Amino acid sequence: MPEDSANAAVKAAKENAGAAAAASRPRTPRERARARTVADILRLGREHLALHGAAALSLRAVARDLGVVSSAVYRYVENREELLTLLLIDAYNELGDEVDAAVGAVPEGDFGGRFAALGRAVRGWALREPSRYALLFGSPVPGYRAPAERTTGPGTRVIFALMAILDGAFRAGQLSVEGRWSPAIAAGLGGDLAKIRAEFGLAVPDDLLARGALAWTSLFGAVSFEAFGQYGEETFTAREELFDHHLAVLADVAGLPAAAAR
Amino acid sequence: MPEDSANAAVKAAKENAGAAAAASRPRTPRERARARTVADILRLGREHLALHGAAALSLRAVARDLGVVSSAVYRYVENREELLTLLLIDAYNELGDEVDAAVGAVPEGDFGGRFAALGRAVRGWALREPSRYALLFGSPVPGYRAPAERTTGPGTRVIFALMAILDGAFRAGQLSVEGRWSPAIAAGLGGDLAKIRAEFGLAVPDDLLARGALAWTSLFGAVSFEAFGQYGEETFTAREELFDHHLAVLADVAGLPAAAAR
DNA sequence: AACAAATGTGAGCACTGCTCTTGACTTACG
DNA sequence: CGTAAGTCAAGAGCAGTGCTCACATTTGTT
Repeated sequence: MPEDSANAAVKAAKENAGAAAAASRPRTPRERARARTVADILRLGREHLALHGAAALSLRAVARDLGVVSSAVYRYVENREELLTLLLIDAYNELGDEVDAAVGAVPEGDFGGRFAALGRAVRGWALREPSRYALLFGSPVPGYRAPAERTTGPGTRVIFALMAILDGAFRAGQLSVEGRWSPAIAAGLGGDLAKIRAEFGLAVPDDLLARGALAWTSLFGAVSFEAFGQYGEETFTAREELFDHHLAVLADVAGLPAAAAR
Repeated sequence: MPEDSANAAVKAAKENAGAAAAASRPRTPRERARARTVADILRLGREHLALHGAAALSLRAVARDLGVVSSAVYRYVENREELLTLLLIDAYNELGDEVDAAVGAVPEGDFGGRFAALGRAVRGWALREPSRYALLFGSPVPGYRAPAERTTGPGTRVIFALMAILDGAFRAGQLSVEGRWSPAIAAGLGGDLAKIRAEFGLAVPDDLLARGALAWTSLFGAVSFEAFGQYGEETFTAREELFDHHLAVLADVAGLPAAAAR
């Protein structure tokens, strides 16, 4: 039954990818070769993704580049969806790494600076990798549904980082919209916010939490507009300045103090 | 030479579609039949688009539904791109119509209310037509480049409506962020804003114009998050309340007075 | 009626994802 | 050491895609 063995192999590979660092290094030369091939497929897939976009990602093309017949890659990757999922996780993690690094490079107490660093990291990665950004935050790929159990982890790293900044600022007494007008929080929304606060052990009150959510979606709105070419060709030429302005206003909206410096 | 005639026909159809209302109604029964067929193709295309997404839009499937052999539709539509363009314009106009209607239903002087109506109209349409919204504001369809000369017109209706609201409010002395902190406008950005102000005959000063741009991208950021399923399944259940909250904060960010009522 | 324009047909090319059989090879165990 | 299990690449094949082309048919006009 070549089916079963093949499936088993694919599953093993999946678990390896999932456990990643934690898993033991492949022992037998066979497993080593297999791991190398899977890594090659991922690398080529990343290239194709970056060049032609997610919807145009073709297993056959990857196979050609790998110098192998198309059906052979099915030994390593269950199907096109599986490859997309692997690339999705890969991209989420790369973005997460860059955001974490950027945030970590700013002093812990400079919450405004950390927020700006997060925003700029997201934008920088998005503009450098528009196709992969599109896979994460653009229109859903038709016929593809990301498996939540594998993608929510890496997929929530940015919002986690943002929440950490806001919560840290609040606990340090540096997050406030005191004296400013704010809309009332409706009952249902209040419930959602309470659940979020409990789940992640946050101290931030409703109003500021809702504003944080706005800053979050607004950040990605601004980045998406730029990455997806919604600004047209000529409307805005000083896009970095525009983004920095937006970022500063958003920090203020969220209740953060201005960044220490740039 | 069936080529030439076919191309000529397609071109004629294009011009008809372009001139739309201005063009005279098709006179000969042949032209009537042709117009009907093109309209049918568009209707079926709209359905397929809504059901399966832009990247999965198939001319062959449309031909099947039309009860005709696949190559026949090329008599009416140059190629898949052309159909996508037609659907793009169609969607832009439907969204524009709904936004205009929603905004027009609010008293002219209630600028906050008009802004809220615009936002809710965009969200409503996006949630009702996620695939078509994705075509307009999601990741670019791979290998497809919208022809600017045909799409910028309908594609800018929403931002035009928004600018009209903000400019009207400013001229009425109801747009201000007086007394609030605002980031400085960098030189390049100032140039862009000046160009925009001149081109559209706006009175809104730099700071407020930049804030308007932020409100614009933020609005679509919030809508996209919801339409593209970025919130996950459970994080936010009271999404309309969340959106209304965001909209209220955004209006405040833009310098608008609170809406008169709902 | 004759002609030409417009329209529909079906075959065909090159591509896609994916399945399945076949043959070869590597590894591990008795 | 030899055999059996496990692994893997190849290639044919199916169903689908966009698109072109030669041909046939319908339609409107002269």
